[in-house]
Amino acid sequence: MAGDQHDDQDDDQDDDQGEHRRRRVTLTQVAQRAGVSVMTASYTYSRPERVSPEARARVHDAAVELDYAGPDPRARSLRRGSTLTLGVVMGERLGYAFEDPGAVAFLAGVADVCADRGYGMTILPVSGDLGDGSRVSEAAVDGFIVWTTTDDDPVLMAVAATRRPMVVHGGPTVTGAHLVSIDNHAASHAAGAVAFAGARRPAVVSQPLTRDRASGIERGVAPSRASFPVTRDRLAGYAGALAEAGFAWDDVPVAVCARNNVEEAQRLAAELLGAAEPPDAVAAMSDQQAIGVLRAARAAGLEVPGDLSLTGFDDVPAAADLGLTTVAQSLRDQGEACARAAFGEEPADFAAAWSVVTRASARP
Amino acid sequence: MAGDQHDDQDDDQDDDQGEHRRRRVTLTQVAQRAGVSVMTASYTYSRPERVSPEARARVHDAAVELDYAGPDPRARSLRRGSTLTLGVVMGERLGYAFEDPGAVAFLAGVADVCADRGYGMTILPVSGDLGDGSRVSEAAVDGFIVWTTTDDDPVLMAVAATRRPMVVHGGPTVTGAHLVSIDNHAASHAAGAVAFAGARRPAVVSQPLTRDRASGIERGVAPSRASFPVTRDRLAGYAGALAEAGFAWDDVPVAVCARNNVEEAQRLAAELLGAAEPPDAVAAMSDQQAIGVLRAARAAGLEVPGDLSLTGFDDVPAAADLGLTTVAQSLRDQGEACARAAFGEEPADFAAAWSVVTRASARP
DNA sequence: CTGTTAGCGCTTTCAT
DNA sequence: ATGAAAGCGCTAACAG
Repeated sequence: MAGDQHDDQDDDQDDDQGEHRRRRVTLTQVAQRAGVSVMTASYTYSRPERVSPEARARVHDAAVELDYAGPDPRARSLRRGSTLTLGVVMGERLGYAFEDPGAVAFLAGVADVCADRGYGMTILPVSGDLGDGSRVSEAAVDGFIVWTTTDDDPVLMAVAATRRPMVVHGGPTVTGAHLVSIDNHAASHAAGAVAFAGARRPAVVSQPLTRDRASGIERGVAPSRASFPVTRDRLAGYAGALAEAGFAWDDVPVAVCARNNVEEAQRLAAELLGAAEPPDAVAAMSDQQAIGVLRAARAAGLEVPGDLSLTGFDDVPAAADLGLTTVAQSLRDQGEACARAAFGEEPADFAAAWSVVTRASARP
Repeated sequence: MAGDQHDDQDDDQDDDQGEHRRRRVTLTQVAQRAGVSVMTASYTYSRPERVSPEARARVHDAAVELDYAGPDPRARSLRRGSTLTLGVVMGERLGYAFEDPGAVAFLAGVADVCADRGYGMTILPVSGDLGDGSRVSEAAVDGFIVWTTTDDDPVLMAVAATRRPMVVHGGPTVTGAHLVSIDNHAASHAAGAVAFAGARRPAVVSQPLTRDRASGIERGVAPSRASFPVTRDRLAGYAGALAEAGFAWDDVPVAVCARNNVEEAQRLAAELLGAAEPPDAVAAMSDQQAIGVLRAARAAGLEVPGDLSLTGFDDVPAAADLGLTTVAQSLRDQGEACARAAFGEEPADFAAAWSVVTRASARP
């Protein structure tokens, strides 16, 4: 059995001592060098127990001698039909996404479920330009999780077109995709009821309305103008609470922020509070924004809640430190649920998974 | 030209109206249906301009009719030899990683560079058990970035064995891999000099020493015991500063935390401060830990810096809010640098890219 | 336990 | 502008 080298039928492998021309070493070459079949070499990596110790050793030796880098994951995933990776589409400059503690908590939830199953998690860049679609469909992932976006986001179509499992967080609803979200309308209605109790001049600090992320202070912002379903629902919730408190929505100033961060909310809140008739109650769509309002209030020498009643949204860790009355929801649990759903489990219903946490920032 | 159905040579495609047996639609089928060659169909997706408008339209129509999901990214990446994805190995339960603002800033830097180049970023799960290695080598990524780990982490070997571009952040140094890190020894020496100025009973709050993440308070922790190079260097830096200030390192209590978070540092700091001879100066290895110490001090009714001089590390945003004297470094820039290095650029030298930011938490 | 065969789905030649 | 052939590197499915 030793020395069966009848003839060199495959002459295209003439790089015997060609150390200068480094090409990718393949399993075939390793097998050849080890004097075993390709399958034995393959099994040595994928199911070592199916290979005799001797053969295994020879394959390993050959691999070391040839400096073989191990089975190519691309070829493997093509053959096996799975990439062991889940994709998360963050429809925002990623730098911003990572500055949002809510988004980070969500990612942590996704990541943990992925890790438990030996899956990786690919964060997919979506810059807003054309080409996002193709970048998404070219992503080698087994399923997609889409972070809150607008009704008209073309990326949704691109993801849906891949026919792979798809889970949307927050919204919009996409046929064929799971949705994981609390009932934002109900939650913000409840928060608004707290924020605006006893108010004389209410105001709202809002997340962006549309994908262009226009910002500014305006009155009478019809909720339907928002193409982010989450924003739309929250605006509608606040509007409902205000109506119940006897206010005309069209008179209420809404500060629309381009990004969900402290700085911009602070800037717009300062503008709001510097106006002729400054608000005495503000409902903010996130804790980040509420923190910005808090800073603006402090800078303006206003007492919270004495001069200004304030609520946030999400209940991030900082909210407790700052005594922020807010809507508690677990973005982390929702991240986990999204990942599970992407893996084929039926997701739990998060509609009612929220509560108003009363602390010190809203007037009792 | 209509109706060229000579003969059914390929009988394995007998699912003409088989709506019940859904299989993956391939480009070949689309081409067949469109009445063009596979290549025309392929070009329609990859280089549309090379295909006549008519052919393009026919292919698109066929794709819609067949509900074709687009070219399979796995096959594509096998053929093209690139996955358009970078892998980031976080050697910690991912949930923890995302709770660390420093790690998050780092990821944001990586993510932004990836996004600029149309690359995705895959977070690779490393749970600490065996099988991490294979999970890493199975990852379909074009290069790896490894977040601070220990000298003996087997994942390093696994990554190096892939022969793909590899960049390590923090440490350890791996031959063939780039290293992006500040000079932790120098930085912590400088921070220690500030923290321990005029101290009578100094102490250190440390990140974990080894991969087992044992925690507890101990004296005379030899820096060489730490297999995390970053921890080792920082311990050595503090030890150096203490020696200069006339202290015997072996007398100095070191609170070693299992994780880099506020809670554990707070717990150990409370223990430290509750001892018979509580420290009056603490150097912490991260701002998260310093915040924990700050809380413990407050709970113990101690003034900072009056009763307790304190320094942190990293200069996260919260550090400024809390008036923490700390070592400033841009983890975000370092993340960007790691990504660039993974893409083949020669990385900038970050050795001196730090500075001590003097605020109110350390005695002047 | 080992080997042979036959592709996974696509795209790079190089013709036509 | 289009097409035919030849694999990318690997592994299921079966023989031996």
